[in-house]
This record gives sequence, C-alpha cells and structure tokens, in this order.
Amino acid sequence: MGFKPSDKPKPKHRKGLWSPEEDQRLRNYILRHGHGCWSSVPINAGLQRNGKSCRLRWINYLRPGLKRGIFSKEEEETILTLHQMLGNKWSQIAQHLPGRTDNEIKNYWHSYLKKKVNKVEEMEPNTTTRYTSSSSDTMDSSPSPKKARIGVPNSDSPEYMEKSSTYIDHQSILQTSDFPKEANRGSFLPKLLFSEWLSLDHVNGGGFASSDEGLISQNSNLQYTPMHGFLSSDGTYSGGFHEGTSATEMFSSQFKFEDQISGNGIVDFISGGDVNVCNDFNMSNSVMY
DNA sequence: AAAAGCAGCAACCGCTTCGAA
DNA sequence: TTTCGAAGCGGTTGCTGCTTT
Repeated sequence: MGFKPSDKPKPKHRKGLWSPEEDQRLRNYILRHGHGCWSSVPINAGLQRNGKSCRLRWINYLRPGLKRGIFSKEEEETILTLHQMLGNKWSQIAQHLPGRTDNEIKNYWHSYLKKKVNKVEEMEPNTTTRYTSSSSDTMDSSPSPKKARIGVPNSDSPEYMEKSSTYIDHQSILQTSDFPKEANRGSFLPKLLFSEWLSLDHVNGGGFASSDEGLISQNSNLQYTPMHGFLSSDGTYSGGFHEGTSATEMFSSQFKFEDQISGNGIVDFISGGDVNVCNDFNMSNSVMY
C-alpha cells in the first residue's frame, strides 16, 4: 500500500464563503508577515484554503483601503469611459478607481452598467455609444433598488458625494493622445496604495498595531464587518479612507507619502523598524495588492 | 404565507504572463 | 532556451436575499 509521491493526496482545501475566523487569521498573518509567497500563506496562517483563494480574499475584501458601497456618479462615469477605451480590462480600470477592486467593477458592469449601456444603445441606435451617464438618468440609475431602500445615500446626494473619494480627470485622459498606452503603464493617474492607508492610519495616531485586535481597537468607533470592511458607529462605511477627506487632499497626501519612498519597496514604517513586516509589499507603479 | 423569479455579489476556474532556475 | 511554479486576470458559477406573484 502507500502512495507514490505522485499519488500523494493533495491537501483538501476548503471552498465557499470565508468565515470571520478565516478572515481574521488571514488578515492577522498578512499584517504581521506580509503575504510573501501566496502558496505558503494558508499553511503558515493555519488555513485550509489554497493560496489563490487567500490572495483573492485579501485583494478583494481584506486589503486595507478598500472602499465599498455603491458607486458614485464619478466612479460610474470613470468605468464607462475607461471601458469604452480599454474594454474588459478590469484590472486596468480598477487602477483608476482607488479603493475599488477589479472584481467589484466587473460585477458592477455585468449587473448594471452593461444593461444601462445596452439601453442607451437601443434608444439611440444611430449614434455611437455614449457611455457617460446622462444627467437625466442618474436618479433612476441606482444599481440596486434594494439597497436604496435600506438607507444608502443616493449617489447624487451631497452626503454621498462628500463620501466619494474617487477622482479622475476625464479631460486629462481624453486629451492624452496615447491614452491606452499610458493607461497600460498606469503612470499618469494617482493610485491608492496600501502604504497610503497604512501611513494615514499611522499618522493619525492609529499606531498600526501588530495585531488585528489592536488595529481595530485603536479606532473605537469602527466596527469590523467580515464581508464589508469597517463600519463607523453611525453605520456608514469607512473602508480605510478618512471621512470628509477630499479627493485632492487624499491624493496630495498620497503623493507626499510616495515622495518618501525610495526605490522599490516600503521600508520600515511600521512596527518600529521590523523591516520584515512590510518588505513583502512591493511598491510598483501600479496598485499594490 | 409560500413559491418562483430575479439580481447582486463572492468565489471559483482556467488561461495567460512573468520570472527564476 | 526550456521548464516550472507563482501570480495575475477575466469569465463564469452558484449562493443568498429580495421582490413579485
């Protein structure tokens, strides 16, 4: 009996939705050690998942700085514009929507924007597709009537607009003659970096704790929700951005922070000099996962 | 009140790309 | 140059909750 090496049973990986405990384990592990090689993450973190699944969970839901909730009008227009230019390059589109993931954008497209575009095309078959939202249909453009009923601010409301932290200069994109090339390089628009979130949190007295419990407890009015990030005590989402921070302020702070980064890595800005904590997060010109 | 239908979203799957050996 | 493993990406699936009948 016995197994030949090739017959060795592969470890049984859990599938399906992530439990809060799994999230906690993964988050704790990555915040402490960085992800390094994803295939080793579930082993080291004590998870019965495969590395791919861990990576996806981190990127789409656990990664700090994620913004959740309904898309603002600006975001919607950004997606429409970029989709028109880039096609289904969700990751590239996501690079221009700080805090949004490619998966989220893709879902939003398939569940809502695609239909909207089709509707416009049906209504105006002779015109070339106009992706940008017309002002007349923004009020009925809520992607999820269900959610609108449960108190999520309307995307046109001042409250919502204020919370929206996405900014994109459409003109600058359109006027960039070689836009697709530039977009592929992702070099001309601000990006949301994990490091930005860390730095802001750090600067604002967050004192990036080495444990997740510490991280949360530092923000006493934040409540972690396993699926949707952080809820502030008033129930609004606070996915790593600071409420009331304008897009300009946010990006200028990001640029300042980026200025402080030399070379290709983040060095020694958390945990009092424990370089190993963060040197697995590589800094590049694209969104950091 | 129950069942059916629908929509949204989280997660999986498989292909491609990249980099190291 | 080739091979192989890891990461990235986009398409798709399936579950869940809400709405409608």
